[in-house]
Amino acid sequence: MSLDLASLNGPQRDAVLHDGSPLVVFAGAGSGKTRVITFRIAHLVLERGVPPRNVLAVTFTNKAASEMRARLSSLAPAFASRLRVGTFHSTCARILRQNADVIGLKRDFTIYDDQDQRAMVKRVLKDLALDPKRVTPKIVANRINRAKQEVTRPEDMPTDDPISEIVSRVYEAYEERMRKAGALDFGDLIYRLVLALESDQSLRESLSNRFEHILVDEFQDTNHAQFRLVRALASMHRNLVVVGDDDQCIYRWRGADRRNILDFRRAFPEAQIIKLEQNYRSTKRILRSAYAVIRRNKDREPKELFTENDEGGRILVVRTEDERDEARMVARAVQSLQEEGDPLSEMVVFYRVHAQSRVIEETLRTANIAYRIVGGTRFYDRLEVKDLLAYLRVLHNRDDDVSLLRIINTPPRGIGKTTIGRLLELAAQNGSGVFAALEEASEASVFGAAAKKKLGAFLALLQELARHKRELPLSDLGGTIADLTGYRAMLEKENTPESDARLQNIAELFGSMALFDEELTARRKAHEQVLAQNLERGPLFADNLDRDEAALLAEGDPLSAFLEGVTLQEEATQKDALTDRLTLMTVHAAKGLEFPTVFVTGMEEQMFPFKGTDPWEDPEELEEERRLAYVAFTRAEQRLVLSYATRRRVFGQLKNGVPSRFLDELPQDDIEQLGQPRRRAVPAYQPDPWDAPARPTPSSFELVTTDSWDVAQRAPRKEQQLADDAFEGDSYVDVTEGNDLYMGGGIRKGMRVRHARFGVGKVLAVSGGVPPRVEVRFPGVGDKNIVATYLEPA
DNA sequence: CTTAGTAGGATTGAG
DNA sequence: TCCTACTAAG
Repeated sequence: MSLDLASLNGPQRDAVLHDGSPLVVFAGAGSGKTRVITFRIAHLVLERGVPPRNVLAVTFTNKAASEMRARLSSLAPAFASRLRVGTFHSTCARILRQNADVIGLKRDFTIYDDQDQRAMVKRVLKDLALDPKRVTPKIVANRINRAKQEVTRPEDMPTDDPISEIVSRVYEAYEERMRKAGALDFGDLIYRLVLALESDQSLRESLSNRFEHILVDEFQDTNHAQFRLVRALASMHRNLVVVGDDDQCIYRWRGADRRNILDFRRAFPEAQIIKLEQNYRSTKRILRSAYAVIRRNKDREPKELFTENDEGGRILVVRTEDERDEARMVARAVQSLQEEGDPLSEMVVFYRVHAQSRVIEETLRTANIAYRIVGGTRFYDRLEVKDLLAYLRVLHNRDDDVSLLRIINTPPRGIGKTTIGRLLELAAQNGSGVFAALEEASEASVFGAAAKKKLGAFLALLQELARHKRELPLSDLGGTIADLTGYRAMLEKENTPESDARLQNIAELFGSMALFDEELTARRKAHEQVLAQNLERGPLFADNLDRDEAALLAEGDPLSAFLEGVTLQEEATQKDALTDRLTLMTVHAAKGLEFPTVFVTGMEEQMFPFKGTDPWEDPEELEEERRLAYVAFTRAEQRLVLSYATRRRVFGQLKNGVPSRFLDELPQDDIEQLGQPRRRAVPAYQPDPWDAPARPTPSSFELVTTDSWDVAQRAPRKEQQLADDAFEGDSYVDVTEGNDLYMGGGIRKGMRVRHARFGVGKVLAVSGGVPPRVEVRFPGVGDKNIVATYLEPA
């Protein structure tokens, strides 16, 4: 059982064999990144005798983790199951549970997803009697998440402006509520462990001592908290290998910080760097085109992919009339490739935003082309699935208030707003959870007889379910809950196509519970066998197994194991690999994938690079769009088709489209244009925006004066007119530094606001966007309304 | 307490 | 345009 290192190229082999210092591997698209990671791990355990349980490999997605596990079990079958391979979140959840008492957490904490978190924030806002109009739950939740990404505690939050001040108070109260509910949000999983590791030396030593080797995949997407986590876990052995590609960092908006990989040596000065630049995926033309786009980014680690693959065919750049025409073009192209014998599974259609998918879907349906969409609403986010899971979660952790409140009147059982409000008050008075308040309800004078009866019945229902939970196997529990609570009956009675789909979804949920139960039982059995064998083989072998696994299998009840998996795992077990289908997805969803034929639609200015209602230009954002385009192009193996539409409906309005600047950047020899190339009346963008001078002052913001989407060809829109009139030649307005209304909040219709030049006015309308675009009437400015994006509340 | 109606908002989305 | 999330009437 030895590894075939000869199948690796030089740098790949260097990375696999590297020893003695931290290592950064810059792994370009299609350069064999996963191969390097898995070979390295296999090498560590097979050749260097590192105990598998002392190797930690961290990924971002479950998919990446299971792929890695699969490859490891063929490379090192005997060890694979004991290797620690997992996502950041699952790895942290596991460590937090195992060390719950030391860290000061409940061992059976519940994990709240974003929706649960939002609900909790909402409740806190209510508790603190804050106007949810002024500071929306969304803003606060975002700020809390950002704080946790940066490892900032509530007491360390800034309070310099009114909004920050409110946020810091809500954050603090939120943390307290979460503690009481025995719940952690996703951010907590990383953040709490970082706090614990950094403050508790003995915990840090014992954990970092255990992880002799640590490997992190997609390191360019780590946020600050994740960086600190990895640093702490590697503090003892410093055998840290991080793999990634700064050119493929497309999650800046989610906290990803490319500096983590670019400046890795700042934290680990002794680190070595290896670059994997040979690409095994794409044709030369595709690589040249992708490079032509990415090379214009400043501030990237210099590197260029090369390949021994063929030159390949030219990249097609197709002009279409509008989004329907574009969709038809794609459908026709797909069909003709199909006629040439290409299966649909070898083609993919990318778009920048989900909204583009609808028209494409419609067209594919009329053309009778089978397709599947990747992404969109996730199984465990579905209403009915969340409802039933909430029952399970309450049974597992009665303090889980968010889940309890979700099901207290679902299906409707006559417990309405007022009753729930009183129940919450009672809980607040007692400083207890909602469940405890429920138990006391029969004694409380605030409730009328009817309310008491209904609450009592609900409590009795929960108690009955708790009994079933103890007695029934997991496989039967779901169905029982759906029946006893009347949930199934509710859906059956509804009897609409939607309710049918919901019934199907809950059936699927029960199926996955049964499957989970089965697998757990099988694993337990297998584990017991190993245990018995090892005992027979003598004391030397008694310890030869994974203690964590052992603990989980011995003590964990199936329900808690299931719930953990569910919250941390997006996809349910649903696969229909049987029909050959065309794949549709956003470019973001495409990272890590490859297809022989790739269509990238919507290659227009404003679409790709995307530009929302945001009035200002952030050069960082353009760079991220460039990386996104780079990711899209480098998915293609053989054929790349780029299309743009000269007109497109956006939010119901027809807009004229200008070909994306990315198209202009492609090497002319490598592309072939189809359709009339459009004569451009107005240069719609800076020819060289990356060289454009910086904005006048960093703290100034542009007013929404123009809709730069093809200004010349349309009569100015109303608001544009207004703004033009009001400002002639004065397109900037200064804003107090640090006045952070930007996350969208603050300004609402009817509010009084102050403008640096026009004084105090009243908000007449707020139309979307971040920051929001507002129309204001200033008494001092005559009859005109002013459209602006940045104002101080008066 | 449910249902219909409407205002408001609108990238990208792992765990 | 289309979807969600809250408010007023059944």
